[in-house]
Amino acid sequence: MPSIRTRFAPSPTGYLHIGGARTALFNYLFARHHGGKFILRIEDTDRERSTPEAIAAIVDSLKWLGLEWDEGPFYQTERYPLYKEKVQQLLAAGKAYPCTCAPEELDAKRQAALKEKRKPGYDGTCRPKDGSVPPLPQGKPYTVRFLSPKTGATVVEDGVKGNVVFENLELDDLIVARSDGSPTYNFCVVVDDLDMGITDIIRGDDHLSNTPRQILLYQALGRTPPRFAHVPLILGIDKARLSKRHGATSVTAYRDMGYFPEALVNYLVRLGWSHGDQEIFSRDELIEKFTLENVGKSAGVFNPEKFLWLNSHYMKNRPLLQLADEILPFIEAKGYPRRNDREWLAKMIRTLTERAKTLVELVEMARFYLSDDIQLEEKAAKKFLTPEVSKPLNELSQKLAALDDFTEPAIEQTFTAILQEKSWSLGKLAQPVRVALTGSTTSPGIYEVIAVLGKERTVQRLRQAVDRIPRP
RNA sequence: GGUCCCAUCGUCUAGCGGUUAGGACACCGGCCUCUCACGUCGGUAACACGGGUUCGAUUCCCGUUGGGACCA
Repeated sequence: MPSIRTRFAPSPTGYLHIGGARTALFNYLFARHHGGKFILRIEDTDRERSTPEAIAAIVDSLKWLGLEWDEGPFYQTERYPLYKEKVQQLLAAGKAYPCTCAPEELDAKRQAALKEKRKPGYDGTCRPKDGSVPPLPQGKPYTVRFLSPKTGATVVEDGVKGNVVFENLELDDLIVARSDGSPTYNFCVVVDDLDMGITDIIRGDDHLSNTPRQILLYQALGRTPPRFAHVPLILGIDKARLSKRHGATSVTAYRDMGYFPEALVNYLVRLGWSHGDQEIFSRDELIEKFTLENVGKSAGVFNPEKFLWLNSHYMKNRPLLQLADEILPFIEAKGYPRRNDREWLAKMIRTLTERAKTLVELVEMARFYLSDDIQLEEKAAKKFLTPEVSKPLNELSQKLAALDDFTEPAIEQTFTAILQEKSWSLGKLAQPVRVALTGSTTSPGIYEVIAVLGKERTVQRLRQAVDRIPRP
């Protein structure tokens, strides 16, 4: 058995959609699972809509997700000679024929058919009879049509959907090359997949109805079709195909929102595939466990909450120094002063990873660490910065200022001493301190906040807070 | 409109003839607690409908309904 070859073949007309990302992922995992090759092919024959920016975005997204391809990227626009050759081959073999019907004629016929509620398919005006090979029209524009069989049925033996039967009568003679000689989508796909030795085509089930035509083309070219597997689409909350109006759909958008590639991969793979009750998968586990048999048949709704949960899981388990590096662009985006101290950033991040679910959120929560321009929330200040706490806060700031060993245990001891003296519960002092240091009533544990802020900044903020407490 | 696909908690799903229908997210409550989280314990919640097949259907078959895709 030849080794497995799969491919991902996006059209570069926009950013990589998460549906496309999942298709790429399935192809990647399938190839890796079988020790085969994963190939990237850019289907850029639509020159009007294909852009270099889109190609770059797709390539970047795949790399960011860690879906490294083994061959390519190949570009269809560089392969026109091959398509032309194959069109000639079909023509010569009488498997395709020239069609001189004018587009306006065809359109009129289509309209008429629709009006009479008949099928709008090609009526076969130029279709040769009895297996003859008609000559090419001279000096007249023509398209090349595939001579599709009118009897029998074509069955797609699909790895996900099972056997799907199409009556050949339903399939009309599709155009293989336009009048300017350019090949059409369904034809290029077949020629390329053949030429690249693709053994397994895994793609969205929006391509299922194209598949019988493609199988017929494989046969006309004298070749055995590859195996097919059509995976269900990803839907939005309203069960319609996921699109921009459902919110962010591009891989880059999620990257910029502070999601991790591992989380996106994990989320996407579980949308349509499962392995018992397991929710969290490492890359190696996915490669080991991924099979088409466990891909579901029904479309799934993209659920942002679950994705967020997965992201928070990866946040909690991520090496702190790695996070310290990854967070830099997000800090910059917020306009905070640049921090180059990785160790300090790591300490700061440690206090936030179990609270923030994305990198963006983490930076938002880190505001009081990253900037000294802290605004005290009005309500919080009013409630907690009262004359009653003025003296204890002062005492705390003095004791902390005198502390040599500025660590969490030492800071805790400092608190305890003051609390015992006044017979206060921790909350009574912690909340005012929290407001003084962070401006808000919610934050990481107060000792960690102090330890991360450091002596100087802590003492300064405590003093500022005491100063704004109204005199009784 | 034609062809094709699909159907288990709100959502992702397990289930591959006999289960108290399991897990996860979300939601609700308890515990933990310096706040917020995390964690932990518990709870609400599903086999679309109708026919068959079978001793027995969530599971197999056929319809209906609903959703989706493709073609125009």
